[in-house]
Amino acid sequence: MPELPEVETIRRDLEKKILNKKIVQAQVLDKKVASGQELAGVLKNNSFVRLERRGKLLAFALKSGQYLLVHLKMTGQLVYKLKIKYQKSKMIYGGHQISSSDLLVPNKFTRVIFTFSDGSQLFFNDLRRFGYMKIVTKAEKEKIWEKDFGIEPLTKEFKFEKFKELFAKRQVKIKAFLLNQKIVAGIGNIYADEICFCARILPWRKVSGLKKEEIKKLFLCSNSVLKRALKNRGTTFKDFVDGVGKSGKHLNFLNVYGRTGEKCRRCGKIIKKTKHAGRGTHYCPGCQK
DNA sequence: GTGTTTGTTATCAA
DNA sequence: CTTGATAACAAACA
Repeated sequence: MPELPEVETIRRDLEKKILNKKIVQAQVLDKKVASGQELAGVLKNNSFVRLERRGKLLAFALKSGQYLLVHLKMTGQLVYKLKIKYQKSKMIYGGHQISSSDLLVPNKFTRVIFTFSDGSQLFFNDLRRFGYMKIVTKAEKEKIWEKDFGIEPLTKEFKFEKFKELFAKRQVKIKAFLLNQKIVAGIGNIYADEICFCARILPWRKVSGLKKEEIKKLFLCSNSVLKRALKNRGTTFKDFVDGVGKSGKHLNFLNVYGRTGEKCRRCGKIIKKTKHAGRGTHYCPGCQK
């Protein structure tokens, strides 16, 4: 599940690889995730000049002025590879992973392939086909940037004064609050649980009932949890890989997500799992209040 | 065959 | 109008 740290890891990786390279071909292998006609038409002989991100959404600025929007949703991957030599087709189509940290592409989940003039390629893989690629105008992209997303963590605009105001007259559970992209951009199920653990607050409490100090803790934890995960290049549960096909290193630093039945590292109680806001919700019954 | 996994949105209710 | 809750989507795995 790529969330802000994972998507930002990919953005930074690809920024070093694909900028200003001439795109010679855009192949769409699955109509559900993108329009072949649209992508081929706009991208051929074009190039990416800048890679932007808002929450979990990527926008690749094109030399021609438009943008390629990319959303990875749950199982999307963007993997860049230098020119591939095809030796044994069996190996390529056999499985996805060569080793625990490298990914073989193309594979059966490859939905779109971009080829650059130097022979290198960018693969868009998506097992569940929830993700998409789409061309939009600059105006459309700017409207999405402004209207579809709330404050952006890890930027100057992410200030406590601003964060605090969002809590006013809301009745939702903290979990739903943190998952709402229109409030705070980029938080998904893993980091929502981790942020609540960090703040020692139970995820199903209503935001209206929080004290100022608790809101402050949620604010500080949103920052620290996301920053630390980004530093570790994201969490790989099953599908996430960075821009060159390698796994993230943050999995073993998670405190509650995926640790049901294990001991809390802070107080020793057993981590529990329940459901809130329609999502699996992990927490420590000992030190979260 | 059933239940579970999640990012986002459509839909419905209040 | 807004807010909140829920189902639905897709595919794999236990």
